[in-house]
Amino acid sequence: MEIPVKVNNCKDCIYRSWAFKNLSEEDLKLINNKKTERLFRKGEKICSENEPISSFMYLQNGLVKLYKTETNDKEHIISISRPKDFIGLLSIFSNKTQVYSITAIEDSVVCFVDLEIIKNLIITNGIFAIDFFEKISAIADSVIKTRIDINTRQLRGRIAYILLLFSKQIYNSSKFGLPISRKEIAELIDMSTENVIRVLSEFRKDKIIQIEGKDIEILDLKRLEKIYELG
Amino acid sequence: MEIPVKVNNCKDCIYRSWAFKNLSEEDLKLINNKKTERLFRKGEKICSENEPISSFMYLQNGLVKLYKTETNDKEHIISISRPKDFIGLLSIFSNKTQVYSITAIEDSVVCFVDLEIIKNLIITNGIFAIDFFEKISAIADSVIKTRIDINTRQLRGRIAYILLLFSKQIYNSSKFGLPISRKEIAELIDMSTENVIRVLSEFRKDKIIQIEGKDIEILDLKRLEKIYELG
DNA sequence: CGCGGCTTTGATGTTCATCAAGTAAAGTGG
DNA sequence: CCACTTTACTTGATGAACATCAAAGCCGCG
Repeated sequence: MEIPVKVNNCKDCIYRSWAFKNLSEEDLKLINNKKTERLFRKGEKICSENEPISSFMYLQNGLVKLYKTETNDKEHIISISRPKDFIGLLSIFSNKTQVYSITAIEDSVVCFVDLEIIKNLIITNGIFAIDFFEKISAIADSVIKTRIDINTRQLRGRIAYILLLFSKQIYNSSKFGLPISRKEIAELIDMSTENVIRVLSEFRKDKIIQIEGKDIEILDLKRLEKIYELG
Repeated sequence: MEIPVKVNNCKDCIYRSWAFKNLSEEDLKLINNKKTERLFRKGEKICSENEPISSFMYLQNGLVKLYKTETNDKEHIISISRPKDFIGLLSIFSNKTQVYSITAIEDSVVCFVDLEIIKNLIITNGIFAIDFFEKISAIADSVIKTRIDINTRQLRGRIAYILLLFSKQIYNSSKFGLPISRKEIAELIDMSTENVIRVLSEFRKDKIIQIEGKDIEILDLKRLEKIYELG
């Protein structure tokens, strides 16, 4: 498996498109000195609930899940973050400790930037502050929207949602390998594992999708979209 | 009914505790010149989905609901905002238009501050930027937390949640008048109106609460909290 | 090879929305 | 102010949607 490239200078970082686009060379150097990049293998835990927050975490590459552990050692997945997402939602401003746990669901490279540097940049560089908030607001907004989207639908609509999510927003292809297990899908869209499987099988029988283990191909996009829309 | 007092100078605003605490006299004057306060009667609409965002809205007094209108003219309530809340979530940064509609569920005073002024303050006053983001992050974080709280519980737990919310977080009393209808409760916690009523009646029969129309008294807090915890 | 976790299907029961029908309360126009 | 209409509230009955339980096949891994 290909190991994502380690970038050594923020200035040349191909993932910089983000909120960091308007930073001066000087500011970038500041960040560069206080950042660490790290590769996390699929399944590796990136951070845990309740541990102190000291870094801003930026996902360069890969795919991670944000989740909470319930009392009865069940997990509840809040969202899946994609490259160029700031992973960790808004907790960095409103909390001293992590609210969610984060685990890589594909090999991922996370860039950790010292939180104080970011806060200082917000204070000293107003344009950055605005760029930055636009971006993290959009992420939080989309999490809220998604949660509502999921919870106002019934099972078939939820499965359609998740298939469309992976196909359109993450892999840009009608054919892709599911990065998460059926159980994790269940934890993400609030249903039982058995019913995830049942609905997937149903879609297969109806020739809407083709399944082979984790490999999925969407055969009838129109119908899938209709199921999603109707809920 | 008492009409909330109109404040004419931000400097003396008793609701200023918020993110505005660290503003200089000068900055406050800036805001003061570009703000409007308005009283909304119970039931009055404050803003609608899709209308352009031009103001930052701060709730001085009262209680408002944030909701989305579904295609089938059903409403889905996202959250209830209390005094000192910034009402409108994060859309001001990530959207050009309102994502949610907002309606007063009690007589409410909303302070509208020109959005450009706020953005300018963020750019020019770093400390304010941090204060401001801490606050709005906390609000968005809590909306996310609440949505999960609600959706991982079943009906009895959801009703317990909403009763505890009103009692502890809004009215600070075991006795209070529900500001919203049974139907609205249903729209807020994703269940049918009939079942809201059924569960409330059940709680009444079990002597956990006392109901008289919209007036509710919590008789057995311990038991209610247990129902909430168990889901 | 055998163990545990993931996947799958069927059977069963619970939770919940929906339908129906009636009462109470709150607006509304004459 | 009263008849009228509409909206909110309430209860019971029914069925649909869904979780849970049970059992068996599959796969990777030590």
